[in-house]
Formats: sequence, C-alpha cells, structure tokens
Amino acid sequence: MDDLTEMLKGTLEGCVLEIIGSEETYGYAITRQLNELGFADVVEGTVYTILLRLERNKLVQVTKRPSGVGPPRKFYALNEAGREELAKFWAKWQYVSSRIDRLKEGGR
Amino acid sequence: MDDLTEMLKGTLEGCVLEIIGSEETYGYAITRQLNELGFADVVEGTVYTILLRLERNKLVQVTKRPSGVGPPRKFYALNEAGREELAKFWAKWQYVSSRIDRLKEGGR
DNA sequence: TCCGCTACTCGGTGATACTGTATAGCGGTA
DNA sequence: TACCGCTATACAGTATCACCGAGTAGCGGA
Repeated sequence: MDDLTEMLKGTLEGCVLEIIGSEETYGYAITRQLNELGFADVVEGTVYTILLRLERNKLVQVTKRPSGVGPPRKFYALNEAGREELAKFWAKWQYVSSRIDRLKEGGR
Repeated sequence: MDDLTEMLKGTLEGCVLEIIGSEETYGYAITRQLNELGFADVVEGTVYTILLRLERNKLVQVTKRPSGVGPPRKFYALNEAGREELAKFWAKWQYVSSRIDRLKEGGR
C-alpha cells in the first residue's frame, strides 16, 4: 500500500491514544504495534512527536523505568483528560467514517 | 459534532473526487452537497482550493458555463487520471479504515 | 572494537484544510 | 437609485499534522 500519511492525519494520534489506553506502554513498542497493525511505514520519530504532544497537552501520565536491554523507557498511561479525548476521537471517527462510507455507496 | 478538520485531511479531496466522478458539477454545488452529507463546516474556500489543486494536477476536465442566477460556473469532470486517482483513494480508505476499526474492536 | 538493536529528542519540511478578504453577476425591495 | 442577499470564484496567509534526518545513548554479541 503506497503512502498513507495524509490519510493518517488526525487519526494516528487517536490510534496512539487507543493503544496507550488499553495498556501502559512506551514509544518504541507503540511503533512496533502500529507496524504490525498494518501501518507499516510509521516510524519512531512520528510516534515520539505524538507522545510529546500528548504529554504537552496533559492527556497522559508518564513514568520512566529502566529497560535492561537499552536506555530507560518512558511509559505512558491515559489520565482522565486522555480518556475523554479518546472517547471524543472515536465519536468523531464513527461520524466521519460512516459518512464517507455512505458517500462511497452512492447514498446521497 | 465539533471540529473535524484534522480528520478530513487526506479524505476531503477524495470525497470531492467521488462527487465529481458521479456527476459533472461545480464548486458551489459541491460545497452544498458536502454540507448535506454531514460535513457541515466545510466552506466554499476549502472546496475551491481542492478544485484548483485537482485542476493543477490534471485530474479533471473543466468547462465554464453561464449560470442565469449569478456568475458563470466552472463545471468539473474526471478524466482518466482522475478516475485512477479516485480508485486509489478508495483502496487507501478501505485499507486504513478497516485497520482502524480493527484497532477499535481491540483486535490485536 | 565495532555493529546492531533498543530508546528517545528535536529542528525543519511538505501537504492539507481553513480563514478572511476580494471580486462579481443577478434579483428583489425600500 | 441604493442596498441586501444569494450565487460563484480566487487567493494570500495560517495552523496543524505526519514525516525526515540527524543526534544522543544504553546494552549485548561477534
């Protein structure tokens, strides 16, 4: 599948929120998870910018822990604001994707 | 529904392509159609920038026709390259939306 | 000692939708 | 006549986002 970056704008952050929401985890692992999910071209730099933004917007709680296999990891967990943001994201996604699917089916 | 602009990045252009593909039409009418579809906050300026981009990228054929109720209209129709681009857009949409839905359902 | 994997940071880029303003044709009305 | 509202397009500037590339750094194995 060729370049998906434009289509991921506005949704990749939500995906990261969802991943964090289901389990406390860190940037490098999130990148690997996204790759396995089918977003093969998403690289570390992209995920880290999203994570720093989430931190700056106070949607996550951050805990640094030693790794054993490399530098320390920054673990992320959603706080209350983060959970609200995630719910809003899925509401938007539901709204937008249903309307685009309707357009696709010629329903208008 | 609050601001959808970020989520529409990368998809709004495809929606415009789809609308043009189903019927030769013009900017103002496309805006009204998008509004009725549920994209209530999309305004003329946004659609015109997309149309000018499509024209610049040679994905559409343009015909100017008098209106009777106002200034002349620029009617847009897809050419062969436009139809290919539209097919690619729907393939990407299918790919991305199915993966996001899977993430949403916790399938990973 | 070097390489590869793990792990994070940060300045800069390109694409996209949006904002705001300007221009302009047409009909109705005060 | 003057004005307003609807129709219709264009365009310069802005914000946001994902991405790129380079840098820093810990750890283990060849």
